Amino acid sequence: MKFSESLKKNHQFQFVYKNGISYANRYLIMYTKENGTDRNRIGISVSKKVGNSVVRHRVTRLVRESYRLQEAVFNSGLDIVIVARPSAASVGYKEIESSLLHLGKLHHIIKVCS
RNA sequence: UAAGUAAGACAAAUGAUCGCGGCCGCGGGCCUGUCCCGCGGGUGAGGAAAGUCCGGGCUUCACAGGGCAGGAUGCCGGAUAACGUCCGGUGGAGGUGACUCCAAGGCCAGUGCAACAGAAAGAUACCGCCAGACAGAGAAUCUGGUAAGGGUGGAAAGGCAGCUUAAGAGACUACCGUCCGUCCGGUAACGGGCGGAGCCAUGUAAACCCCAUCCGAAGCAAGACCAAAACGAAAGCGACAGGCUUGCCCGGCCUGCUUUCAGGUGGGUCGCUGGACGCGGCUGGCAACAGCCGCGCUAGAUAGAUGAUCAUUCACGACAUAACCCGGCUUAUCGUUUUGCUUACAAU
Repeated sequence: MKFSESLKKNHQFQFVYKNGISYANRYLIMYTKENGTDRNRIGISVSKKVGNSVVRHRVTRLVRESYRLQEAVFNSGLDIVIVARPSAASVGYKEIESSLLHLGKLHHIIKVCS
């Protein structure tokens, strides 16, 4: 991804959980925290409650693809953690993408289009 | 044609755009690293990748030899690196059949358990039958004989028929079964023949146990290497910086800098995929499998790569995502399809 890297270590996730702010909707939960750089770092978490390995991989890919295609509209300099909820297992790409943009608006991190 | 049975094969397809992990090539960048960026090519999950139930390779540790404990397996022969797997047999069970299924050693080594029912469960007479006390006969009572019949039970002491008998009973006889001996066939499990014993005694070993065979432990987060840091050791360096030891000097100690060694955290590299490999053919073998020849190279990530959108077609897409690698087992699964065989029906 052009403007972003991924969160890798558990302590990075824990830092965002403790210090960030969160909003949730039906399918996803989003935590954000400014990281002091000019790039975004994104982490996706899908627990075993969501489903088996195949389902978890599919949800992860849908969230990553949604973010990749909508990357340009997000503000920079943020650590973002997206947690999938169990209801996300049964929906398609369109629902995940609209859900992601909805959470972005709640966080006020969507760039205002001129 | 229908139903069945056995052994396999496949696991939606095609195109376009965007995107991701390895690999190769080219170009560019600078901090010249086997780094970063771009472009192109090629490649990228399964039949079970799953459960982690067995077995082996590999790695580290341990190890003179033997025994005990513990665990696993359990008809016979073979295959194999090995197995609890596979193949071929034997015995038993099911099916008209093709075929399928089987924890299939030992309760005369010892110990334990067997509810309820039933008269009685290592023994037994409740009903019944018969004889006697018993008389002309019957009933009742008592004594004795009896396991043919009844009833209970998973199981009642070989089965069935006959002979005998007061009534009965392997007490006796034939056949079948069992056990023992012997002969023949078979590598063996076992099968068959002949002769003998009237058959002294339940079930359970997926109860403890006995017998035979096998088993060192932990696992790729194994392990090997490179190495910031922190904590250390040694040597050297100012004609001598600071502090302590004294009032001063020498000497000693601590701090400083450099080098070497040790150390092994953050991190990195390897292990990491060419292998008991796949496909085809020939040879040996009933087969599992083995040998030889030819061709092929087919993921290697490290928070973890296969997705999204659009279009077309159809049977409208199940179960399920490698994580060191193999051989099996078990379980899940929308469906499509091939071949052999069996039974029934029809036609010739």
